[in-house]
Amino acid sequence: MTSEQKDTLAIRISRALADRIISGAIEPGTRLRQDHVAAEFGASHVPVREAFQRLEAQGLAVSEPRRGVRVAAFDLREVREVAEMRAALEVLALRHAAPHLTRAILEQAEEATRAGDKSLDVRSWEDANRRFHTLILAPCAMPRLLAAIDDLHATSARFLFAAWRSEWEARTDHDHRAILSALRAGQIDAAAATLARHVQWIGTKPVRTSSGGTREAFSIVG
Amino acid sequence: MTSEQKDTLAIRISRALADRIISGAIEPGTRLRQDHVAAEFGASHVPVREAFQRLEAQGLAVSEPRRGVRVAAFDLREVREVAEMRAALEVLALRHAAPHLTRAILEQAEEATRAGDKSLDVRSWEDANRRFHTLILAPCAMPRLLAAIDDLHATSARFLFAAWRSEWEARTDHDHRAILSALRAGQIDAAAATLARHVQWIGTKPVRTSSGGTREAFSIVG
DNA sequence: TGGATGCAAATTATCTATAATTTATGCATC
DNA sequence: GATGCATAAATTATAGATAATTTGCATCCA
Repeated sequence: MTSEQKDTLAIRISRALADRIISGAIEPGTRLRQDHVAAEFGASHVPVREAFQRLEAQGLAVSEPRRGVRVAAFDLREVREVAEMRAALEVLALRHAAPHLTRAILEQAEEATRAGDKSLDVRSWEDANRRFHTLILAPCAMPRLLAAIDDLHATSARFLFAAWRSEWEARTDHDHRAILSALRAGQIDAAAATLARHVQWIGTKPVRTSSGGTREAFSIVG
Repeated sequence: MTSEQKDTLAIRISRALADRIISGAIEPGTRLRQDHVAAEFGASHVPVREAFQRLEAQGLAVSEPRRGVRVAAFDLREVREVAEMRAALEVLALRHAAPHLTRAILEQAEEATRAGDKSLDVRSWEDANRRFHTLILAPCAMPRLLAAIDDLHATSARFLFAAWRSEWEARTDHDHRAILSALRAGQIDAAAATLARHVQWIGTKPVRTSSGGTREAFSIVG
């Protein structure tokens, strides 16, 4: 029982690599050499190549024909691009999900928000954050839309982990709560507007640390 | 000089298959058997598998592990989903492209519209239509956004070709012209609103043929 | 007789191993 | 110091082996 034997090797390898890329364990620009990866996973290079294709489709890797594949670099411009795409698509998803949101789902989303506020590290905050967004959007029942949002979320998460390497200060997520209360009150437009602003903030505002200095990092609360 | 020797075999195969799927030459649900495709292209099955991965990422094929890959089926619900995603993303692209639109670009877009109006078959209409959208959106210079729109456009085109198999009647594209004149007048909001409505129409309205009967097809003017 | 169950064969996908191009690198030479 | 050839490394493609799934057929039970 390695890990979900039903999945194909390529899928498992791509998941493992995606996790490393997102968490920042592999630096942007690093070459992914198929032989090395193949050796590490005890496989041959064919499933590795297929894993690379998947990563490229997710925007986590870029490949130049005959010159190999590298971990995708991402600058602030791309982060902003992804943030705007997320805002547009998440608003669309929310509008379709809203009619199907139950009191139980909103309660779970509130619980996810509380979990995020109590998080002591970036990783668990990101888990809770993702859970929140997934909970309120999934009921739209638009699989392609949700898959697209998921890929964009991965890139946002890369930026998040890169900016907050080790330090992390707990915070209270006012946006999430505002979205939830708007939804409870049936104010879809208000909820959508807050969600859009919330997500678009990513990568826009320089942020101050408790020590008072301005970090070269940016506000990330998506 | 076969066809761009610089591209990899997998890429060429995936392009050829994508074209067939979009044009409807291969029916939805058809199994894509790697050995057959490999034999046809005179290649082995490994590049074929990589081509399949690409098609899956574009949403043109679906694969079940260990059970092969089939041409993706698409129902009206997915067409509507794609239309709404396109509307959201194209509006975003247009807002960023607008400041960079030159008189020359708008003239080219007008030319593309004229070409569409004069088209005698679906295929050339779709070519012109795609050219129009690409022209006014590309200046946004957001590569990831443009790539996403392109994939969505492919699914729209599938639906277009499926609905209008052989028959095609010339039409005048009023929406395209309205968008252009709004852009010329600097009315970005109006242009964006028209674009959104224009794209969202896909798959919503039953349409009457000149013979008077109601087709079971739908309005497609995206 | 109709239908379900189980076994065997064939088909198909997946993976490994090997060969052939292509790109990068280092050294010698001009 | 620059150019060109030779060598090395890595990617791309092929062929063969393995494993899983489907299909056809026979058998057994109702």
